[in-house]
Amino acid sequence: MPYPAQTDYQTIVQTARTLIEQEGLEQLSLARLAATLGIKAPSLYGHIANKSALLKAVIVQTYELLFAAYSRALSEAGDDPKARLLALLRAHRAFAHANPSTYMLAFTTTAPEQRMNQQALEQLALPIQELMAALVGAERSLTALRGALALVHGFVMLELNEQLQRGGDLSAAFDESIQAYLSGWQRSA
Amino acid sequence: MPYPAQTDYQTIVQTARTLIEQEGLEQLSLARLAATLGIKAPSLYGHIANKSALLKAVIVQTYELLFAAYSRALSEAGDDPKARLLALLRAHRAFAHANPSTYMLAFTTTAPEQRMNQQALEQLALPIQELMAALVGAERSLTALRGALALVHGFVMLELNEQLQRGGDLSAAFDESIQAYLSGWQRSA
DNA sequence: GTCTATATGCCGATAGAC
DNA sequence: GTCTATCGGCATATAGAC
Repeated sequence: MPYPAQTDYQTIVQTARTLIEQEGLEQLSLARLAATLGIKAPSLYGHIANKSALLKAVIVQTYELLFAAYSRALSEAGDDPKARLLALLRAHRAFAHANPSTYMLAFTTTAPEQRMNQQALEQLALPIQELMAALVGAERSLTALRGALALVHGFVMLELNEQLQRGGDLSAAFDESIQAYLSGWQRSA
Repeated sequence: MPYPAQTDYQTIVQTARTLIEQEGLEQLSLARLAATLGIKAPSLYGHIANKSALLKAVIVQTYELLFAAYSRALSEAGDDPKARLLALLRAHRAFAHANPSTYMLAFTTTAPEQRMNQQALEQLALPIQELMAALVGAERSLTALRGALALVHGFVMLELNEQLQRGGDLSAAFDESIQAYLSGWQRSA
């Protein structure tokens, strides 16, 4: 048995994800990735088209993982729509904290070929929008959804870039901001 | 007169800013920048320490420009605190739209040596926090500020990455989300 | 499926002359 | 202040053998 390797696509994508989280996106090179897998860089091209396609695969996986985190949070939440929504947004923040580098990669892509399409975005946001509809009415659910996504995403991005550190409980600030936002929508019903 | 050049530090930083906005951050190389200035790449090192320091200078300038945009918006706004705050946050969004690449650079820096210090961040946010204090009380102004920054920054980031495009008026959605957030804070006074 | 060997290209940065 | 020359490094990618 000349070559013991058994590298498959899933392993490559998963290893790339791990490397990005461990060392940062800018440190990921195909040579580094190959070395981690125990193979040489050129061997990767038997599995992936190029680096850009690999990153796209990592991004797709990130969406799937986030969606799964949503589902898990919903299954553990109660029946109250507001409580369910809060659980969802907390899960979003927790996911970003647990996967900072790939989260930022997935949501701040510049290259067009790595960007997720509109359908994927809508599918991800669907659970949030449904709860929003229950809270503020279907007509305003799209706008309310956008603000909620902005609030959560912005909070997380500022946190990940250490631009919100000034003492105090950030988790509490997160909750309170969301509560204010939601009650503001419910007030103007 | 052997060498006609008159490249000074300010010109270099400004040109780098322009190039980043025109071609994207990842396209900026010292060779490219030098060519735009009409000189050779090594000549840049007579003015800047290295590329990282140059990017830091662009980031510092971005903060200054954003702060100036704040001041301009405030000087044109009326007396009502809520109206002044809305003008401020609109100015923030307009600035991000006008300077997308350098805005993202300034607020999503990974390298520690390029990150703005806490003081600069607080100075930038001070006008917003003061208005927040007038609206929701001083004790809650820090938390309210954080949520407002998150909402605005998140909205803008999603827009710049084309993750909010699903029809409808985004400017209206921005305004309505902010209004909801603010009235939510005022409600629970 | 993996290897070695190699090509090409760009990049940041330095040395030393004018 | 700018130049030419050059270094070392890294990264993507291909060719061809095992």
